[in-house]
Amino acid sequence: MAGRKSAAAGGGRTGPLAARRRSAEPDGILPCSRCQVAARCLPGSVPEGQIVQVESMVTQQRVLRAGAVLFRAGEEFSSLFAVRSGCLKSTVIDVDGREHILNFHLPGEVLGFASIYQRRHAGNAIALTTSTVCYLSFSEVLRLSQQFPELILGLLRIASRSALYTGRLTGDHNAVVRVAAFLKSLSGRLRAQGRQSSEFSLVMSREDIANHLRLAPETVSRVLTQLRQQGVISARGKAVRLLDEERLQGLAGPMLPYG
Amino acid sequence: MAGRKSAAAGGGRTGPLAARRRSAEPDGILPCSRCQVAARCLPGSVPEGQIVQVESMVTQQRVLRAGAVLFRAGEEFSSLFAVRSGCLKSTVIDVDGREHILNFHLPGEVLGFASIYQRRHAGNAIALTTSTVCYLSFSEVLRLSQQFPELILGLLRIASRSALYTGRLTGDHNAVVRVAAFLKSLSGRLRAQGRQSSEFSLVMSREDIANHLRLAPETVSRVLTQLRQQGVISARGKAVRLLDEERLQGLAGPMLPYG
DNA sequence: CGCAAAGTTGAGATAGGTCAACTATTGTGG
DNA sequence: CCACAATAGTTGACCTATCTCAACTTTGCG
Repeated sequence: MAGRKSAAAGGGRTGPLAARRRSAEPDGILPCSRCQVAARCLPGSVPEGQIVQVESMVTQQRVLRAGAVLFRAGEEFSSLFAVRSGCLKSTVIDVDGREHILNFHLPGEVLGFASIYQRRHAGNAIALTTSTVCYLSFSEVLRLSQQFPELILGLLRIASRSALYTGRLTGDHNAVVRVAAFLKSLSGRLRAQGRQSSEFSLVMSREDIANHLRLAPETVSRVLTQLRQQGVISARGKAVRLLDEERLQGLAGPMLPYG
Repeated sequence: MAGRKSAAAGGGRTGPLAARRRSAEPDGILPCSRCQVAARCLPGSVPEGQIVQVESMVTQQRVLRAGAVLFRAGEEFSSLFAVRSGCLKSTVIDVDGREHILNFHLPGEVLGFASIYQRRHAGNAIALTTSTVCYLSFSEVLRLSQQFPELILGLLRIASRSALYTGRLTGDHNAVVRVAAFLKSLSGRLRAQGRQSSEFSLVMSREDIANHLRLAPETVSRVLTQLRQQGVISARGKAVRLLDEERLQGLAGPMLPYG
């Protein structure tokens, strides 16, 4: 269980970024209001008729290419981020300089909560594939929370869920259980977004998966091979298909929140 | 790393030591004036002059004896809890029925956040020693958040901190690092409350510590022994003294939030 | 096409778990 | 108040899941 270097975190290319626009903008300009952050990322947190107003928390939208850094440890925290497309990983940094991947973020999910406490980013967030994110101005989020009580609940629920997820995933489990639970979690989250959930692409590298699950990359490989041999999944490279979800469920233990 | 039963969560013994109660309050329920929750648990989150109003979120106050259950998994979630005195542990339940101790809660800390997501308790909370807790009506908390913007921030910060803590503590560390970090964390939190921080009592059992740190109780024992032999701490039973904080720091890695 | 990076597989090393015996606390009833 | 029972903690010996190191294969990219 002693550490391995696992630090490395994709280089910092800054992809071309979409226009930055202010909240109070004329009707014609849609880029940000089309984000539908409220509807997609905070379901049920905002009364129907007022979703549009809530979009004002979106200050900009940005496209990141694989490996691009959304934020770095130590930078000032001023926004949460909603993923519109693609996939990102968010990490916390361990003083040895090692980073631990707290979570992977799929479309419809919000990241950045771990940075609220210290008012600056506690880790890095990096795009794993070409991704689009909306910047949610945190001060605006707070201001809007005044108007829309349910927004507060929505935010707290997200924060609560991620705490719960982290607490459970890192639990007292062996490698097979962790990998199985991870696959289940991904599948469930894809389904929640209305996507194909039994066949998908593991955008993250084996090393990232290993880091997240606190395993050695070799162990992840071995477990995947084992699951494949048992006919539970089929996996060739990044492509994964869940063949026997029943059994995967059994291996993973109960469904976790988050997926 | 395979699991061990570790289920046991100190049953809800209601021992006969009820004798010494200050005023005749049935069920240990006390009047809730002067909890000073805002000042103690949410420092800086509420403007000076309005602290009193915020106290309205405290619906009751209750004394729990060691082993008493504050809430159980599955129960409806309607309050957060602020610890006034004593110490509690809060857990999440793993479908095998095993529970994982997410955290220990010292005076001045708030627990219950992990239950927000599912609107019912995801685990148990149990007093480790005689403790006093304030019930913070969650609906009232939400209502007050409308009035006091900074309260929202305070809540989100607490939620953020605990996510961060969990993410880091369960990290890629060996047994010595985990135990050292745990002791450091406790010490720091005691100091934050203005208490003796280099000499304190480990109210929780070795088994609880082990569960929290994802180690076997025997391993915790061995590590404590090792630290004692190296002169880093002195530990006899529950009494612990930090002899060489410098070195403990070195073993533990950097200071964690929460600690 | 060929190199670099990512992934797989094998063999051996080890941290920490398990089982078990023993000791120290704590609580209990006579 | 003491002896004893029950519980909690410590220590030792051994075992196993996972890590480490290393060779090899596949994939991706210029």
